[in-house]
Amino acid sequence: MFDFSDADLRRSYWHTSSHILAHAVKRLYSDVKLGIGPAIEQGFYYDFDRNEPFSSDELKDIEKEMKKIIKAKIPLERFELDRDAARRYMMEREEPYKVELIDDLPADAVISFYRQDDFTDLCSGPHLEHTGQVKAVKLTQSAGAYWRGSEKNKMLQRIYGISFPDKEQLKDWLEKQEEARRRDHNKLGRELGFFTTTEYIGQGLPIMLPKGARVLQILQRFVEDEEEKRGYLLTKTPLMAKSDLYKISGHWQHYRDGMFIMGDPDKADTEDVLALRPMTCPFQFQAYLLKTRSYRDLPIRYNETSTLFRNESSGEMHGLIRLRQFTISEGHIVCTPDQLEGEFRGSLDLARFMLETIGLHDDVSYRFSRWDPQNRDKYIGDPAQWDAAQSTMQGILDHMELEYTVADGEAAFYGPKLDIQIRNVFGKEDTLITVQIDFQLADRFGMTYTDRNGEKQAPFIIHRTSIGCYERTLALLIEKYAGALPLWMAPEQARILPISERHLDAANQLAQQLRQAGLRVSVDGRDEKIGKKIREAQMEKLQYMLIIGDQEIEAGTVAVRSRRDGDLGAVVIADMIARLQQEVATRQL
RNA sequence: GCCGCUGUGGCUCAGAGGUAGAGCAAUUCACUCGUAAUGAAUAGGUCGUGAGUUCGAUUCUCACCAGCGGCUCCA
Repeated sequence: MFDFSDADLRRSYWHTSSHILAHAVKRLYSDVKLGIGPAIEQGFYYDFDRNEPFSSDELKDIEKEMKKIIKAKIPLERFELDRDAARRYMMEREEPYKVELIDDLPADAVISFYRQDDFTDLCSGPHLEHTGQVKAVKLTQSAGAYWRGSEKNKMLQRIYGISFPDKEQLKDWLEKQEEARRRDHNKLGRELGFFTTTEYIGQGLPIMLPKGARVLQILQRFVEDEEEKRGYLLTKTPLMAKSDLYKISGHWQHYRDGMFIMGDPDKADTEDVLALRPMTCPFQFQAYLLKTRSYRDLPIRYNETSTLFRNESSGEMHGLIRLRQFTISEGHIVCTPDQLEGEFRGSLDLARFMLETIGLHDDVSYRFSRWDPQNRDKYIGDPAQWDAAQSTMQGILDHMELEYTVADGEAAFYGPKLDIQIRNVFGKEDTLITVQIDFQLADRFGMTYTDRNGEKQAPFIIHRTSIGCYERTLALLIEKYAGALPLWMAPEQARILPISERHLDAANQLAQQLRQAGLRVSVDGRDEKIGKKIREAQMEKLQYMLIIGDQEIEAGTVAVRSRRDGDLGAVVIADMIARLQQEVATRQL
């Protein structure tokens, strides 16, 4: 039996599964060319060069063929060839992509192959002993994918699959996928009325409905208040600017494809061309530049609830995760070199506090995003500056006992980042929060401060967000809580349910009382049975239902029902108000 | 932007080359109800948009728009 909790074993299990997939495809469609077929976090895939995409019927046929290969318990044999022999071997088999891979292997690489019956693949392994060890297998989808991940290359046909040592585990996995679909913010968020989209407005441009807009307001107030406590100065800067601004910042050269430009960008040198802002940094820098600054003024911490516009390409938008217009808790700290580490820690501490308060901190991971020296065009500045900034950041991180991964090529165009990553309900990772060190834009904008010797110095700048992009954060919250947001964030905190129409007046009075106490409540005054009102409130993920009928009016109480714990019995109104207020004030999760 | 799938009343979904149905929701009426769906009646759709094929298209073809899953890119 297999210990599937062992990541290495899982990897070879899925890797062998991908060989079985390729074997089956080769048997059924001998003219396809092999790409690559690795194990991934959840399962495996294999890329094939074929003119036609694989239809879902074809996937079923392939799955059947895989089962035959599994049943035959074919052993996997490893063998090695030297470079020339390996190359000839794949040339003879007419596998141009494999030849390309062999050519790109480092000079000292051991070139190994795995053979199962008439199918052989270039592969470093390791693998299972024989194909019969793969038990339950399912092909989940087919999709296009560029060869070697570059859009300049041909698009191959990728088949994704999953496999397990027994059918039960496969069934469990499929059920978990089903549960994930139910929590998917893009479905649940629409169903619950947090947001919608319409084709008249366009892709990536959601309408925040009253419930969603309320949550964003709650979060925004929370963030702005907390930042004020931490010494931030709130700005409100324009949503657009002339190209002149972006030319200084480098956006015009390095970010133009991501910007909405009004007018003809080619005329930007001779006339005013405005563009919507993709970032707030250059705008807040203008505020800094208003007057000469002393080291005594620093650090200056600007924050802004900032609407941004990025022209994402059409296939990129997704729910509230990837948008063309979004709102970010964006801020920039201008500081002296010796303040840098403290300010960096402060930014991270704020982000961590936000994540803990909304209950997402246990779900995030940290990523140190560096530049890609092979791709200089993407960045401003020279290698020496990048090395300096990255080692500065490295040094700070090393002092912090922070667990993080390193990702080369993920830096911003102006500097390295510490990204706080989170996975959505389907396991797909996105950046929720980012803290960046920028050593270039201050210079470009001529931002300086006067040091104690009266000399002009270049400050450091930290670009940071505290709670991230509000829409994206809301998406993650909806998924985390399956739509039932903790009371302090809930758009509707309690719903009052009168037993019958003659209790409506008392219900409205109670609602007034609760609103006076600062609680967000509504009354379900419809002429429906109590069971139905409860059912609907329950499905709308209301945390509290307050039921009021003859007994309660008589006694000055409400019958409380909690979404999670069911009927809690009668509670004196004043006590209930205090209890709700307490739960909100402590931001209980 | 690229590859694929999808698009029928507010929602979930049937259906078929001869201009459409079900359940829930809505509205009205009756019931005045005690912890997850009261009953009856009524109304509601140029079948995403545009063009083409056809005697005729919502059904076939193409383009576009939007949603979804990937790839590339990214908060």
